[in-house]
Amino acid sequence: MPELPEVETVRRSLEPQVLEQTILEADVYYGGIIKAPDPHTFCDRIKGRRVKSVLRRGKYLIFTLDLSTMLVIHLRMTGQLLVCGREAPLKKHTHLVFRLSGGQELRFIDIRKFGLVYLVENNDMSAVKGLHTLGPEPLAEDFTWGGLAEKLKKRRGALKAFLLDQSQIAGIGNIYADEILFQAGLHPERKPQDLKPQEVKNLYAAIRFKLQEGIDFRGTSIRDYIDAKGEKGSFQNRLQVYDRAGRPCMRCGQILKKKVIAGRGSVYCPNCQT
DNA sequence: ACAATATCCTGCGAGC
DNA sequence: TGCTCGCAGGATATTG
Repeated sequence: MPELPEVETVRRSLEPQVLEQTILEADVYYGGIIKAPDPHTFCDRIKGRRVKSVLRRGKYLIFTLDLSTMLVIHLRMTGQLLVCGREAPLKKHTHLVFRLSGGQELRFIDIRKFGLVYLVENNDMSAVKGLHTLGPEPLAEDFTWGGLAEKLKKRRGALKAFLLDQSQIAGIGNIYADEILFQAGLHPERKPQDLKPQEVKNLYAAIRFKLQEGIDFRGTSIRDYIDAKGEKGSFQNRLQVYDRAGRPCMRCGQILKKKVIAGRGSVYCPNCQT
């Protein structure tokens, strides 16, 4: 499940391989993942564009191209971006292939077809659903403890749902939400409004620490996730609660519980998280 | 106004 | 062995 650390790892492994390369041709095998414009127009307009940078915003990857165009890709659940040689056999579920001037190919693979691809003109990001309503980047300097406290004060419902809401904070998904809550010692069903200042501080620190740790270990390869070189991350070896329901808590030994919260499987320690 | 649920999709493991 | 079933979850659409 690519979340902020996985998407950032893809970005870092991708950028040096595609920078200043020209997209010679795009081959579409499954047009359904291209959201705008229609696949035919998409291929027509991306042809000849040169990659100027690869950026990340939340879980979105943004390829800035020349002539004020941008390629925006969201990996959703099972999306993969791979740079490989032209001779490499096409993996199953390859939906889109960009032939690059350097002789390599950039391929988009997505088992479940949830991924999203947009070609944007005039740098008009408002054409991409969800991108312009994203909350702050949690690892950027403008994401502050005070700002988080303000948002929490206005929020009802479960704390876990707040963490998963991309318009509140960009980039957190189910795995890191559970890990952050464990790190902060907070129960996923706590009411955001009720958090004491010290608990907000702990949550803020846990968000920054766990996402940075995820990047440092190159992401969580628990099912399908690999980076643009096909390499797995190792954060799955450091998970403390996610995918560990029924096993003992690493801190206190009590059995970890699993419950559906905010529509997502949520694992937590009933003793350490209050 | 907000929260819970259904939806898209495929692979995998459990159970029979 | 081979079938069905439930589950995994990002984000939007729909229902409550």
